[in-house]
Amino acid sequence: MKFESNIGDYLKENEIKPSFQRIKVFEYLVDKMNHPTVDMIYKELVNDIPTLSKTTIYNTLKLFVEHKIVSVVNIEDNETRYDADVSNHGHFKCSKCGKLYDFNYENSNLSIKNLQNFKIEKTHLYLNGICVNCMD
Amino acid sequence: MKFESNIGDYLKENEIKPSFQRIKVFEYLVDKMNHPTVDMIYKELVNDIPTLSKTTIYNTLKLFVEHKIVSVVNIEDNETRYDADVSNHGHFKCSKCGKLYDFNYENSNLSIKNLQNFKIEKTHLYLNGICVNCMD
DNA sequence: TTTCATTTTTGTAATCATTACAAATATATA
DNA sequence: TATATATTTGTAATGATTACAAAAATGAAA
Ligand SMILES: [Mn+2]
Ligand SMILES: [Mn+2]
Ligand SMILES: [Zn+2]
Ligand SMILES: [Zn+2]
Repeated sequence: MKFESNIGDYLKENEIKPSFQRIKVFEYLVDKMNHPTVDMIYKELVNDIPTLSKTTIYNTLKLFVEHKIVSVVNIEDNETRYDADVSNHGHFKCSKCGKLYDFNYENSNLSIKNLQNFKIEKTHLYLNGICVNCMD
Repeated sequence: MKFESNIGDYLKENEIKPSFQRIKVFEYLVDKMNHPTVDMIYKELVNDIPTLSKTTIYNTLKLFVEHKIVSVVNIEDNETRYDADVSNHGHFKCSKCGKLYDFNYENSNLSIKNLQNFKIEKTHLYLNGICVNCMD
């Protein structure tokens, strides 16, 4: 996570005007680190911003993804999730408790055979199974 | 791909009654190997089976997935794709031509640091970039 | 073969996430 | 202040998927 300073500045550094709503959405992502859906973000923020529209959440996340400060996490069908951590990392989903874990991996370890001369731009690694807390 | 014999037998081996529609759907997956969406399967098969319902495609694929003879490929948002190859393999999507490539990789190479004592049941690896045919 | 239960398929309606779009509001500039 | 531009909002439209009940097919008694 290359986010250190305050959120407004971080957005500006990435050529995004830091509106109140945008700051709130990014703040949510950074604070919670929970790979939320649009709905999760909306339900939480509408408490602070009663006039908030779900369209704004969609617009904002789209903008963040375009400016590469947020990445899309596509794990299960029909639930797009978002992540303020845009570094190369994978996700583990526990099939018992449903929790999503981040983990690091080395791209170089993947050693693909069939893809000689392909230019790999991005890797997405998603694992599922049982997390350590759900083991007997 | 552990599919050798005829499709009806293969379905029976997996405790699925081989109805005409089910055979056709599985046949499509095996013949095309194109990771199709529900709609692609429907549009093709409705030529053979004019009374075919899209619901049947959904039902059938759900059944196949439950019986583990078909796996779900979730790459882009809002397009669930299906694969009759349930062996461990990854997918590469070319961002120029859009084609989806299969490739093999070794699970043992993954050796994740942060996930000690986690039980990994399934891995999903998806890469994107430029395929060899689209390179200058 | 007829009867009856069970399974499968079909068609339609409902749901849910996402997008399109235009009006309203806020912000920036002259 | 006046005006242009950017952002937010609300509503309607779209599209994939699911729910559900009726129709059709299948399979096993009788
Ligand atoms: Mn993450
Ligand atoms: Mn495949
Ligand atoms: Zn768990
Ligand atoms: Zn290509």
